[in-house]
Order: sequence, then structure tokens, then C-alpha cells
Amino acid sequence: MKKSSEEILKSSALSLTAGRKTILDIFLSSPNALAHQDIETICKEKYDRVTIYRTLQTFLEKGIIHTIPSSDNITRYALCNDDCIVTGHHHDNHVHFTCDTCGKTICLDETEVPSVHLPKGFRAHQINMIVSGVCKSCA
Amino acid sequence: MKKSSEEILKSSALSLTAGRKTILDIFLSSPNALAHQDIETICKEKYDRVTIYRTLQTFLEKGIIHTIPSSDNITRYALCNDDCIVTGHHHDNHVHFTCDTCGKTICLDETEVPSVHLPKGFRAHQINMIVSGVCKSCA
DNA sequence: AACATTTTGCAACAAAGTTGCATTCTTTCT
DNA sequence: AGAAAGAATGCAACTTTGTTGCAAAATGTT
Repeated sequence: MKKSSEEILKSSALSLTAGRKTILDIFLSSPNALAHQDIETICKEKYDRVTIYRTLQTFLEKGIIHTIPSSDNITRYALCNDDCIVTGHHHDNHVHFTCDTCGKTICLDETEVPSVHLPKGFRAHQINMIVSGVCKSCA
Repeated sequence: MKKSSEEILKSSALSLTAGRKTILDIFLSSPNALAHQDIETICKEKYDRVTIYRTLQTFLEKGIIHTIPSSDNITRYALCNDDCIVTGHHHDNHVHFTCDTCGKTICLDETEVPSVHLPKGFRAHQINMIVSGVCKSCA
């Protein structure tokens, strides 16, 4: 059961402003990860660039969204699932999939991150997996 | 047995210029991945920013270096091992490790990338794994 | 050594992200 | 409900990062 944007903001102790609600709703209704640019395109008429930057920053700090590692130098954000938010320290052991055809990036929440055997002396804290290829819709 | 910068440039059919050699030597002597900024800091007195950008771009195209996905929006580059270069199409199924303490990123060439079970309809082409935690030196 | 071809540096530009400050909006308290 | 305190927003200016065109310099080829 998905929380509403109001509920999420309230439970993160954030004041409920029109901008935050709008941006959060965009995430809630988007199946794929979003870059700053995507959000700016959607609501640049209504909100300032700087506001979007600051809102994303705030959401990150509160663990509402997380960043997805990528090689193309574009920071993409996606909603965290409840597990991330509830637990005290935040870990996003997600598998992310980037489609080479449509360019979209999605979180494969259901897919379990396999464990890696690291060399001696290394301790893993967070594991990120980015798989690229052809997605379901583009197959 | 490590190739010299001259050998690498020659086998990639690149003309041997002082700039390329310098930058390649920086990679050869660095145990960790480097961002454009790192290289600029080392040799900004000698080479122009633009030259560094173009050199990195050239190395990428020739498969001499590869980019490492990251969440922090900084493109980092590392040398490819010979396997990457030899095979026709280049795939960097590496495990990369970023240390939360010293901030350095290294390629774990020895570590095998585990296979993932993707949802139905998804086809994987390249798999990247980024592990963060505490590295050997900082343990 | 002289030619054709690449590479480099410079300047100018474009895009991405940050900071300070005054104004406006939320929330809280009575 | 209204006022005060605190937080968020918009604007302007700025920094950083990356790109492009072009003339000058360096490379390698004969």
C-alpha cells in the first residue's frame, strides 16, 4: 500500500509545501528514475531551478529518495521503498536496470542483490548493481 | 606483465604525444580510479583542460580506460585490463569498490561479478557492481 | 626536409550546480 | 483566528563542468 505524498512528508518531519508535494507526486507516479532535468522540464514554469535542487537534496537527506549510480554522469533519483526509510541507517542494496533502447532506469525492487566475495580486508557496507540491456517494454 | 604507455598508445593506433603519454602514465601509476579533476590537478600547468577532456574521450573510445558508475555524479576512469582491450566489443563487467573512509575507488579485477536473476522479459547486456564500505588500507 | 594529418591551446560558450539574501509561505502558540 | 517564529522559495550572481570552432603547433609519413 503506497503512502501519499502528504503522509511521506509528514512522517519525515518536513513542512508541507506545494513544491515538495508536486515533486514527490511526480516520483510517486513515475515508473522510472528521474534526473533533475526531468523534473525541471515538468515543472519549470511553477518552480525555480534552485528550489528543485534544494528539494531533491532534502528528500535525499531524509531518505525519501536515493541516487542511482550511473556512468553517464547524470544523477538519477528514485523513491526508496518503505524498508529503506524505516530502518535507521539507510542502505539501498538495489538492483537497477537501465535500458539501452529507451534509456529509462528502473529499480528492480523484487530482484535480490547477489552477495559478492570480496578480497581479504574489504568490508562491504552497501552494494549497488547496475544492469544494462533491453527492458521488458523494449524487448 | 604491464605494458608501457608507449606500447598501449601504439597498439591503439594513437599518435604518441607528450600529453597522452603523461596522462596514461598517471593512470598506470595510480592504484585507484581517477576523475577528470584529479588529472587536471596533476597536470594543469602543462596541459589545457580541453586537452585532458579530449584525451580521456579518446582513451575511452579506444577502450584503454573505462568509466565507473557512481552515485556522486563524478565520472571516474580506470585502466582496462588486457581482456577488455583484446575482445572486439568492450564490456566492463567489473566489481568496483569505493571506500567510505578514504574516498578512493578501485577496480577489483580478481573479483567475479555474480550473476543476477532478472525478472521475465529483461535481457542483461552489461553488469556493473559498485560496492562501498571500508577498504583494505582503511580497515 | 616537406607534406598531409592530428593534436593542442585559446576563446567563447553552454550546461549544471551552489550560495546569499530578501520575500513569502508554514507552522506553532496563544 | 491572528501574530510571531521559523522554514522554504525566488532571484541574482557566481562557480564548476563540459563542449565547440578555429588557428597554431606537433606528429608521422614519404
